[in-house]
Amino acid sequence: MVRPNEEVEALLQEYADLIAITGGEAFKARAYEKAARAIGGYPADVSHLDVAGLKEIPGVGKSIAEKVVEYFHTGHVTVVEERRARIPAGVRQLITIPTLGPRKAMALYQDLHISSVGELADAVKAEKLRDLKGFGRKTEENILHGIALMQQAGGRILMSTAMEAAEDIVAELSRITGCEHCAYGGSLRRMKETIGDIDILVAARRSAPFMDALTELPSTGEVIAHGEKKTSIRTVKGVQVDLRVVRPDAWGAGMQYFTGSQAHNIRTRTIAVRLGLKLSEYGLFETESGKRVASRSEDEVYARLGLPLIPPTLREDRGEIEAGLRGELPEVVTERDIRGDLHTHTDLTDGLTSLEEMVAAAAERGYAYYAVTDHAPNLYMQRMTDDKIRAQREQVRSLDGEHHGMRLLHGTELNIGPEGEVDWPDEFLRGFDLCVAAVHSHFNVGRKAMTHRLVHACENPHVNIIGHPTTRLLGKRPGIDADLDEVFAACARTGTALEVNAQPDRLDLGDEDILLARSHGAKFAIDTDAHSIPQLAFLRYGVGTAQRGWLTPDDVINTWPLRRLRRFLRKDRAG
DNA sequence: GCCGTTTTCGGCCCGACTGTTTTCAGTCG
Repeated sequence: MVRPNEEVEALLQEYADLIAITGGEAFKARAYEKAARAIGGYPADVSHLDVAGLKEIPGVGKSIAEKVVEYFHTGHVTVVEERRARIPAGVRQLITIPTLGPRKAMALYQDLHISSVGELADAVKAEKLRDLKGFGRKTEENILHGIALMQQAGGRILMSTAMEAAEDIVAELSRITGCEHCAYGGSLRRMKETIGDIDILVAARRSAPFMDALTELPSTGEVIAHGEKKTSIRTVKGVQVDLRVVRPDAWGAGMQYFTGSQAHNIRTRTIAVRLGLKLSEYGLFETESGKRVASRSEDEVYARLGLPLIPPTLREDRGEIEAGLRGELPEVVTERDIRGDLHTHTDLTDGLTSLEEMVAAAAERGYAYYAVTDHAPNLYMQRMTDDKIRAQREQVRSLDGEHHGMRLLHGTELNIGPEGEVDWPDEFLRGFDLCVAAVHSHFNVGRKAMTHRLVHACENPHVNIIGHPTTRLLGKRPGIDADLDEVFAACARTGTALEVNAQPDRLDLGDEDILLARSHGAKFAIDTDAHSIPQLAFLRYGVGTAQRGWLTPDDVINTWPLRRLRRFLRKDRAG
């Protein structure tokens, strides 16, 4: 993530909301929304760009480019200030309430002078909305319900949480007679780090049995909508699940549509329009005759649009359409490409499982190699000593090759101290096959010191992988403040890989940081940081995140044969 | 406001559901 880009994204999104609330200029609002997304996801820092540079970003034209420049020059944008003066901030807050959009928010403000969520709740209770056109008893209920939801949950859940729920529901629905296909789509299929709601698609001739089944699952807490084509529920845990049922011959078009992203679909539909076609969840049709030309599989739909099958994890309108049209779509890394895990723990430090058991479980996964990297002494609570790690090394050597010929690497997870120093001196580090190094404390040393700290760690000839590089915890702790361009460049220069940590609450680096790091020529390691056997399976979340960062097997050191990996791990050290 | 192999104007993805209407607007994804 690039902070200035996020600021601009928020600003443009706010302006789009304000335009939508004041009404009339729907396409203008949409243009600002699109530009906000484009800048938020742009890998380079936009605060360094001039108008010409900004206009290179798709969706950003002269007018928006000038506003961005004005923002970085003066700290504000005049037209945004003007809109803010007309619409109190609380009115914009209203549209975050589910079922309440810009039109209703404006009606509430104009007719009843409501400008905060609290005032709205009071007005509903005082029955003041009754006389408003377009508002009825049910609308009142929905508003109060929406406010309650907003206050308790506040939004998105981890990918892993959604995955477990989705796989359960898919298994249930797949058992129903007449089910030809059933799968999850949406942001979960795209493997976004957090998920707003779960989208499930079924292919069947009759929809009712599936719609009914969803509303009757034990995990279903509340039914939001129950129709012939679509049913929405909220689970007892508060996760919204949308189910759509399509005819079996529309399965591909349905999956294409419900996988998204919205931005990606806008692009595919626009391409369809240019070809004289119309794309919907029911298929690809000739506009003139209405004749269906593709729908059965995603392959077929994309092919008819002149595109290869685009992996779901790339469907974000971040260049995948253009790459596809040019035939230059990357062969993204898959779980099958991973030959070994390079960051794992045992019960010698804070893992839950013994070395023997972890190694046996890793071998079961079919790995060619596997690294054990317990914590080093400076993470004091783990009580590591020189003797303990030497004893572990002996144990690792004795198990090497004992399971299906899987090779073992003995490593450690070092702590990167406030100055970038690590736990052991060079001569001791020389005894390890590889070293992961990570920040575990002193998160607030300041941007400059944090940057220097990470660069210094990269320059250590024994540090091979920077573990969970931003140390973020999703929903709990933001990433560290450092000049990531400088850090990633240092990784590329020194032959230090960046980790894609697969722990579901980390996913660190995240997709956007991966894109940035890749542009610097850095290499990556997709690791689970497993502290138990089940956590070895977190790998898929790391692989999904790596795919979202457009990584190919060549970018990822733990897809390489052991010989090539060992050469990389030597960095530029003599011998 | 953005964009361009229908190119400087006139388009802009498209459909489902709900609630309030009595044929449709608003919201959502």
